Amino acid sequence: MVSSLRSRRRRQTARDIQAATLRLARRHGFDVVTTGMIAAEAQVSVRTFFNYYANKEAAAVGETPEFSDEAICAFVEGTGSLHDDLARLMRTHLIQEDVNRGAIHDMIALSEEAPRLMSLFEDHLRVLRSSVASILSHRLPETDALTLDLLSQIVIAALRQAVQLWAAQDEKDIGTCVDATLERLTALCRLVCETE
Amino acid sequence: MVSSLRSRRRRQTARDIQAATLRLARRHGFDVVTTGMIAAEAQVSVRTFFNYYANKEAAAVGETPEFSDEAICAFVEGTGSLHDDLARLMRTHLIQEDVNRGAIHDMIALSEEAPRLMSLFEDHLRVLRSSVASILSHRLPETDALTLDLLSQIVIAALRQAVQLWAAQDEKDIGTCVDATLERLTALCRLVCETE
DNA sequence: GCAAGATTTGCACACCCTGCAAGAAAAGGT
DNA sequence: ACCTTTTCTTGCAGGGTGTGCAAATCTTGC
Repeated sequence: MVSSLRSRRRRQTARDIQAATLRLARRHGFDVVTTGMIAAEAQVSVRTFFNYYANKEAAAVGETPEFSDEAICAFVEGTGSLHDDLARLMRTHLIQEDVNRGAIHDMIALSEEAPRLMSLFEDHLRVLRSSVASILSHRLPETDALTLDLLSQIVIAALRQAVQLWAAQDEKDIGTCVDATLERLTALCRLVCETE
Repeated sequence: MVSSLRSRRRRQTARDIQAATLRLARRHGFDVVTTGMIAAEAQVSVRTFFNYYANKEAAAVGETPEFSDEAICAFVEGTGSLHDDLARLMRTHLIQEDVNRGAIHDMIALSEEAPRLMSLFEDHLRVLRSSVASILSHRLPETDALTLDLLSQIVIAALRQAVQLWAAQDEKDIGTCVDATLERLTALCRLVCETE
């Protein structure tokens, strides 16, 4: 077996450190918190903290959840409309247990105070973007690379908006957020086409 | 007079430090370079370095060029198609002397080695995005905020692609890059509309 | 059990970044 | 030209950051 206990512990420690970071940041303010405080709160040594995250910003943002292999296959081999299959891809991604609504909510709230956090959140989205670009090139093999690059950015823009709405807890259901955002996106495309 | 000599010197020093940073990074690799090395190369003290930039990444990326007031007015009050007016906005922005093609080229090249640089470049684009969102809300007063948010992200995506193409020196003219990218964008919108 | 490999930890050390205060330089008024 | 105000530069002190290394501890596969 490929180290079940070990990998579970690793992920748990990563989550513990992230939770400790967000807890301290909520309590004292992000800038005041030091790696030493986080390590103490998470009950690990400072050195271990740095084995998990490169810095406290990364600890606040947490690990990057990637698309699952199943979700990718479902999209690439999907037969529905682009709109519907994208909606399904986003939904299945955001339902993953790795995507922690509370943590995202705290992180976005903190990023008002510490813009560096937003940068790291964007880094996560950039990782997802390269996934999306690769997936799209399989789904739309006829399309040239630069157009796919633009499309992948647009898809990630929609994902970002859906996540932000969802994390803000204005909408309880992630599916609703995804659908509403994609609806806005298609309306926008219609607008652009009409005004041309 | 509002300190002409002083502000010119300030901008010159900022540029000197950026140039020193990029020169050293090209020569030795970005990670190896320290703020002390940069300060020595730019012939200022380390403390002065930190008066200009928060860290070496920021020094490599340089200061954020914003849209000029004239360009903003021209767009808001523009009477042409959205496409054409956007193209003009991007062109006049990228023609500014603050936007240094060589520096952008070096910075993007270095960001292969140091992903943190790309984050800061994205930060610049995020600043521009909030400008774009505000400008668009004047141009399209009927549109709701979330749709404008999406649109501003799409506009910035196009700007990013145009800048990257231009900085890569595959295309000599920034206008050509902007036009080609916007053309791809409208084609994409048509594609989305048709497949719905 | 036991050997191989992974994880935690302390320690040392260089680097990062900031507050402070003194001194140099420029701006503006007289 | 002189003086005042404002801005910029610099050194220094000091705490926070992040990494290499090696020893100790724990898991895993056999």
